[in-house]
Amino acid sequence: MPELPEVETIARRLREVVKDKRLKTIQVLREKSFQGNPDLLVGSTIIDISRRAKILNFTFSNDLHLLVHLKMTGQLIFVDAGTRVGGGHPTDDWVNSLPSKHTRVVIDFEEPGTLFFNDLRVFGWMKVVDQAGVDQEYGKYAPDVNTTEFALQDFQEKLSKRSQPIKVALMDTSIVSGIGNIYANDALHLAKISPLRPAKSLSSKQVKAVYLAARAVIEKGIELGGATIKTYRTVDGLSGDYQSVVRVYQKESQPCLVCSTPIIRIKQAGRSTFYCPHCQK
DNA sequence: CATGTGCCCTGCATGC
DNA sequence: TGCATGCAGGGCACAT
Repeated sequence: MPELPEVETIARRLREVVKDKRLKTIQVLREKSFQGNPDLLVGSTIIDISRRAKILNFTFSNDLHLLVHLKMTGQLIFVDAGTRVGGGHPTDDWVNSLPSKHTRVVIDFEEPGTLFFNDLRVFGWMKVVDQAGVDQEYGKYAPDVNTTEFALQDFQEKLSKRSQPIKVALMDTSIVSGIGNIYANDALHLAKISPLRPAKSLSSKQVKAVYLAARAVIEKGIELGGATIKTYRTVDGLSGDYQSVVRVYQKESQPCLVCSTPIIRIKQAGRSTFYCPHCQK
């Protein structure tokens, strides 16, 4: 579910509440959700929380790392005396008592508080790795869209070799990381480029427009604490506000914000694509 | 190497 | 009500 802005938001929120806490117990309720030996973290203290692509990285005082990928339906919720902080896929588990039937891993700290990893579809994972493991995991991904390492020239070069639709290329983590379905759709609308265009068919000016638009929508997402799509309630400490400014994602038949033409929905690479047939060429 | 498809899982909304 | 289908913010293995 979460894309870069959502994961970044979770990293920032959790940093405030679990940094310097010492792990007391860790329960793995679903084997598939956890790789490695969880007991290696017991007694160790979280000294930092960071993010790369859509992966969260809890750094422990014993130089081990707990990496977390939330995939489509993962959530991380820290609970302490009634207050909840975190985020991820919005479900009733945001407000229901935890653990729930979707809770896969429970982490208790010596200090007050518990961190729940919930994941309805069980696509997500946690894994314990050393620094080499972190490097290996990060090495699978092209630069993050919101960094200087994501260079326009490299982007252009990669796109020039791709005949696949630009929308699909934008979501390819070997080209750029952090852009999922919400922001890929919105970036192309902002750039006024049709998602159907073969990547290699874009002019250099159009590539630049897509590049800048991708960075812009991701930045906006981070600024607003990510998107909480399809939720009927706002939960402090868990939801975000990008959905209030979303351009086309899940807006089939609704008027384009620019020209009022109804937004069209198609399917590309098995995922829904939304775009304005008038504005995006 | 680039591209397309299926698949990992569970739950919800929709339609018959 | 039951049942089938399609869809869900990700990414991998695999075939071609």
